[in-house]
Amino acid sequence: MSDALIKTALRRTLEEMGVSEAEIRLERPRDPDHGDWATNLPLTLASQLRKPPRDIAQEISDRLDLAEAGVVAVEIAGPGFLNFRLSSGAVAGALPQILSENRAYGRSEDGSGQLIMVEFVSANPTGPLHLGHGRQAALGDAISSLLDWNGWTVHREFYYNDAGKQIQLLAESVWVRYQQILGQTLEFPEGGYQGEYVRDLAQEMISSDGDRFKGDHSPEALSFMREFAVRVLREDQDRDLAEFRLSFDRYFLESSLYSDGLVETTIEALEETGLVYELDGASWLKTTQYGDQKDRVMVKGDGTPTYFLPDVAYHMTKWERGFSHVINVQGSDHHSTVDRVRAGLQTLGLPEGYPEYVLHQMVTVEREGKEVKFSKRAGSYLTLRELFNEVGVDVARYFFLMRKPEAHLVFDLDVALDQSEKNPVFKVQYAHARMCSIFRKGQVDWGQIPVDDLGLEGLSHPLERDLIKRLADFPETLRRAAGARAPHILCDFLEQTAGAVNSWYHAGNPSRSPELAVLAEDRDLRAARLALARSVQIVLRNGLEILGVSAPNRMDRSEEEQDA
RNA sequence: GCGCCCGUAGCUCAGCUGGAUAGAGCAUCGGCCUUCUAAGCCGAGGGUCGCAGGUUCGAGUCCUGCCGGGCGCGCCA
Repeated sequence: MSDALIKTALRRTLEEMGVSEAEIRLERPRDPDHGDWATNLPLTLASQLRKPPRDIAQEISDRLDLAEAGVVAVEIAGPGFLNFRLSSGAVAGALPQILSENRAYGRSEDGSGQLIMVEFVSANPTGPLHLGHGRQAALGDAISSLLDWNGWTVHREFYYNDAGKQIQLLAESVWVRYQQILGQTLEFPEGGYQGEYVRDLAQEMISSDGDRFKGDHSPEALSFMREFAVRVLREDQDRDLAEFRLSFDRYFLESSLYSDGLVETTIEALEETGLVYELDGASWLKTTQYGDQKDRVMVKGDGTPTYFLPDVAYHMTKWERGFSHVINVQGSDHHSTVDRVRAGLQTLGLPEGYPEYVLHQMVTVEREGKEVKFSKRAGSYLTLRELFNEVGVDVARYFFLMRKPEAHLVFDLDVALDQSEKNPVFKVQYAHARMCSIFRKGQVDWGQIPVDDLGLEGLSHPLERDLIKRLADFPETLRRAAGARAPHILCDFLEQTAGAVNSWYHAGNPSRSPELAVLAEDRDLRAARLALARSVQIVLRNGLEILGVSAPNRMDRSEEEQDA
């Protein structure tokens, strides 16, 4: 590609000039007047060479041989930028690669097959999934896909906190509802689960199993209720996740850490380090040793472990299972666990900064400018299912991804339900469907577009050059998005590209500007434009696939209305 | 009080690991239907980048201090 050729030529020139150490970066200038590629290299060399940047730029440009790269002009601009202008053929030279790589276009081998785990959602089985889980689900899945596209071997994992106090509280809550349904007057436990689903669970038990636990507060009764509730709630969550198009390679049960003795061995291992001490009847780990703000209790006065201990044990299993790269996607309300878990792991000899965290901010939903909070099913919060039942999975997923994780997300239902290009999801999908419609109208099979000899130099219109350059930037965009663990970078790219597609498409409307008709009468031009349309289709489809959003071949309003 | 995150156009947000005249969508205003989907396209207005210092050829971006908002600071998870 032309950018690689320009870089090579620059490197050669620098060698001639006796510059050995320099990082050469090419950028896409915002302003098309600044060419197709630009570099600030002369500016960065100014102090090293002790010459004015513009003089360096002049020297580089005098020596540079760019015939091969398809560069038709090199300009010195501003304080010392070098701007490169490409021929139409060199710009359009990106298309054959897109066409031939097709479904693989955008993939890289940067990860060289290394193992990486992404842990996300990890909800307690104590109720329906909420919007925070939804954001995490969309984020974790998209980050996983981005890593996969960049050559990593990705493992998606879900950690079930099915042990501990919250689960006990759930059992108590179900127990109370159970007795209430059977006519007893009882106080609800403090901090218990108040949602409608708890009553449903109790009712379900009575319907299927009778009233044999009436008035029975024995450990057996509670244990039965706990298991029943967890099983049903997990099934509910699994159903929601499946409909949200999510699948995990493994569901890791917190309870298994106890039954497999890993909590025990972790305690022993920590004690061996000499950083454990007793205070007020509890046993503490000196996590301040490794940068935590305060030491943490690992075993409570009553002899049971805090959440901290199984968490450390769990992350040890990640390491021992061969995941030297781990990303945990969590709500930022859990950020206080980051330092302590890392400190615990460092105590056991794991590297500093393990694991990596992506912490996302809260989600709020608005309708007509006002926050929507209530939920029939969960009471205090809106569930993920309620959201995607209303707006659809595509829209829900995309909206969860289009802001950077660390920014608060306002989910605007009015925009989400809009079926016009005001809705960014729709805009991108529509651009894809339009490309498909070109082939339908032109009666051309898009699977039969040739890869070579396309007469691509005919694609010389500014809108076409702009569009092709965007398509060519797709692999780099995926690299950036994966590296930053930031799917919103891809969302931005797709929206920008969709905008460029629409401009091109409408400029191609014969009634406006006949010389630009997409289905040009000139045979060569027609073939070139079809190749461009096909390339757009490939890029948008691959991009949407990474985000877990469908790329429909047509957007038919009447059909959608029938569906609804 | 301490820690993490966020303050950019009327609104929601980008800003590519310091670069050229700070961008996009929505909203507002003005053009465009003899339709390969007007579910759209083109154009315009709109900014002390929270405030104040500092670092340097250059700061929305890095450092310090304030101001405002969110989240956390349990022998809860």
